[in-house]
Amino acid sequence: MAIREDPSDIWEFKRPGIAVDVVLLTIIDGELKVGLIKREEDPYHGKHALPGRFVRYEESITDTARIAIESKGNIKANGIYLEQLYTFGDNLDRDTRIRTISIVYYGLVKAEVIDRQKESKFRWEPVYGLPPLAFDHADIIKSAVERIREKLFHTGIIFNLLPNEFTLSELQHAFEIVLNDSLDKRNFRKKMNEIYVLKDTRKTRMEGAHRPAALYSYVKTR
Amino acid sequence: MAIREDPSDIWEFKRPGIAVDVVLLTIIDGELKVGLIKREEDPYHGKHALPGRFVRYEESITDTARIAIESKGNIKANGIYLEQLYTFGDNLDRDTRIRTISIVYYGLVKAEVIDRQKESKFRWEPVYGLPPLAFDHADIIKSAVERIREKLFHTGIIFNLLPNEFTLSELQHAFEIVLNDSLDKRNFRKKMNEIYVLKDTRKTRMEGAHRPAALYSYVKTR
DNA sequence: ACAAAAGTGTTCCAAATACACCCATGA
DNA sequence: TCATGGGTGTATTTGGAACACTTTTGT
Repeated sequence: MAIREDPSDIWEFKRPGIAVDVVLLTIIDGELKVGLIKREEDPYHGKHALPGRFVRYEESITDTARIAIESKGNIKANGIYLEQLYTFGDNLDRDTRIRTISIVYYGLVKAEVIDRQKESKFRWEPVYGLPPLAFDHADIIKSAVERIREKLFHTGIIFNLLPNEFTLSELQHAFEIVLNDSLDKRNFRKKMNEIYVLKDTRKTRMEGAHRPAALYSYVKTR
Repeated sequence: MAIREDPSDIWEFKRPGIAVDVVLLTIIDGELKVGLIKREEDPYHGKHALPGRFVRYEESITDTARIAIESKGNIKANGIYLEQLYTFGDNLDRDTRIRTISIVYYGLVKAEVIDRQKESKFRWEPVYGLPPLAFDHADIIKSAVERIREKLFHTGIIFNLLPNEFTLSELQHAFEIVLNDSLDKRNFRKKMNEIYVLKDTRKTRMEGAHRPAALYSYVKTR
């Protein structure tokens, strides 16, 4: 795109491979989980790794990310919030077989849409208790979580982890799970009303021997 | 790197080109400037563009960025602060000739090290008054500036635009130039002492008919 | 003596934090 | 009636913003 060598030159030298890898996050059973694939080949045989895919010539990179999610994670990729994290291309030996540049995205998935088949190579593993990972994928997952934390109070990103209707306690728990820290209930509710417009659905959820909770839906970030 | 197709497959399909483009910024004559190259070919003949380079197989991507800077900008690239901004790979028609993915870096250059030869294809143009740019490079420059602004008060990034010894007024002007806004002198100095450790060099700079200013050097960010 | 930038503290306001009790329900 | 989570307001602290005068030098 910019001024550089004449593009016809590009056919003349050997080019690195380019792939998209995705840090898929969701909340299952009150835990933050990341979608990983158990490797069945070397290097890192038996370790877990982020799902990924090589970028095809005719494919935009977000398309590549979505196709990777659908084919590896067996999830319908529309309705997944996707954002670019970082591009890794400095360690020439990451993939020992071919020099590969990796564009990493993170994606937030509502628990409702995940396919909970057991026994697949694709598994949801706890972020705060990761299994042994291939390559530097543990660091990548950590930086994805940090990035999300930074955006939590400035954007409506959290609602990508919640059903369309939720109680304020569920909302607070989602924040706490992502932050891995507890929050004060009253201050939290005050802040929610400051940063978001939430619609009271006039419905309630009754579960357990206690007062029913009001159900809200997300309208917009102020 | 991650689980994806067998890497041997990668030789089987046509791959996009991959390049690094660099938003080089410096302060010259009290103005924020970006290093651009005037295109002498289509598309965008006569427009300005970011310097860039295709990534070679054996080159890390920061190496690619540094080589692009040295060869296009005629600047010694060591001592330039470089950080990755974003990777653009969704618009399949950015470069009309070949599908190219562009990894964009931004770099901060001390004015002292730039080569001020006139008449070169490489020129320093004012960020707040850009000439007509090729592709979407105007947007890219804006987002680089935004990114730097976000980091200004949390990191020591600003010192990459200043000589090793500087007065507090120079420091404030650098902030103001990057922010494109003015700051209160007393609050500014208070904050500098909160976020940085600055060393008083015990030297002063006398220039003009007024009290000489103390010279400081940057030690670290608190 | 005056012009010009260097240097220095206090007051005010807004935002974040800490904190405790009543409510509605099922068992 | 008791156990459980739902729901609400005020006082305190902290950090950011506004603001004006004295100092040191050269001319």
